[in-house]
Amino acid sequence: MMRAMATRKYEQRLRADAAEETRQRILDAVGQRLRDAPTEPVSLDQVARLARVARSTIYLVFGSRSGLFDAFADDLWARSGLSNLTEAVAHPDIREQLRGGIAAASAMFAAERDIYRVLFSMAQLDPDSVGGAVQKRERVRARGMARVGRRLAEQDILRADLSADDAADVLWMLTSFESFDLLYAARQLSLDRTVDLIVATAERTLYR
Amino acid sequence: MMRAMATRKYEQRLRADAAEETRQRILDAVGQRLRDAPTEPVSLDQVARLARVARSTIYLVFGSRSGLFDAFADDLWARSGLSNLTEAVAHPDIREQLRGGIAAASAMFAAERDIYRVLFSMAQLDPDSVGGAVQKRERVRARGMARVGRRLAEQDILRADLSADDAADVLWMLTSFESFDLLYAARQLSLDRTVDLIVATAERTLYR
DNA sequence: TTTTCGATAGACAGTCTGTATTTCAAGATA
DNA sequence: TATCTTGAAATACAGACTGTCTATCGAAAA
Repeated sequence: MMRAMATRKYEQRLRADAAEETRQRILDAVGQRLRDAPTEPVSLDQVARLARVARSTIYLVFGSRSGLFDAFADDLWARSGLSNLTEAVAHPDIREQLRGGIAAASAMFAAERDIYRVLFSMAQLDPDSVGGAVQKRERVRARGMARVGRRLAEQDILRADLSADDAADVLWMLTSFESFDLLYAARQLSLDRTVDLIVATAERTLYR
Repeated sequence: MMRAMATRKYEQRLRADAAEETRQRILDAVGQRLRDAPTEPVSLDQVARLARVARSTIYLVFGSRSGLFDAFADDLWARSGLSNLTEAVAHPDIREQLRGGIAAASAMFAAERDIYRVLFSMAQLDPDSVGGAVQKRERVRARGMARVGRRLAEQDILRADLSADDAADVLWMLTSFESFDLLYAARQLSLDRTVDLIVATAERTLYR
């Protein structure tokens, strides 16, 4: 019974707002669930109950489980101080840029350590399970480290026996969440101490 | 109908051998499965089929899923060059010990990178899921790094502004599987290059 | 009043895990 | 040879979770 009906235009201000709020409530529920028991697998049923939403709504809004985690990771990054990081990286002095970048990233990780831990581990185990959000961020980081390496070489800060690529490799390792976590969580160092050690390691290894 | 029956003694040579072989076949199946598709979750059903064994047999032999992975991790470590590592660490010169240890561990990781990746990620996500084998190994590593840090301090190799504990922290970070993997897998460096970079980073950061 | 659409509710097939329980078959013993 | 022992198979079952789909509600927009 197809009928050619002139479809009305819909502005849907209030409804779109409500939808956005639902979406955010689900993302918050994921965070809450992850914070409560980082070590236990997250079931969409739990998330739905926490967000006071039907499980089917999650599929409706995010399409899939991985879509949900993808959106969650993006949201987390945006909220937890991505701006601090980009600000730090804007510093004119490349040495300060490196120091500040490591400090900003570490503070960001520290604020939600358990959650980042889960996200990165999930991404390692199965990249698709977080939908690519982690890889996307890591690609940005890779470009950033290449840039820093180049700058250090250009400005003759780098040791003579190191190329810009070498520097990028070392920085890639040292500025990872993993390096942060090995000191901050596994070794229980304070945030400041963690940052100091990573920065010191980078500078002594790379600077002439 | 309890009957006090004199229980016979059983030598069971052949049968015990067969059991040991079954056990090993299951462990091999885990490895094979992991190598085939490191990114997909491992179901005991798949493992059982690969080992040509009933799924219930896995529970019979290993008690639980985590018991299986625990045994697998132990077995893997024992096979994949743990001896090389302990040999390297026996060198009289502490500097050679560090170099050799990093080289041996890296070679070990490289030989079965995908499997170690899964094991470490699983352990991060939920320590119980691998039954403690990873933690056990990591505790050994922690003691090792503390020892190296102490030696370096005693022999006055360490920079003046670093304590033995500081050195242990840095070494903990640099000798981790994660550091290895960030260079070897993520950055696609060769094994030699990976070892060189890690060793160089350690020496430049720690040595006076 | 009538559309439209975000969200609910429920059902369903499929995959996994753990835990029994029963039975088989072959090695060990007398 | 007859009998005991035990590793392993076979099977069943409850419970958790995923992804998909369909029917329906209810409130905002026209």
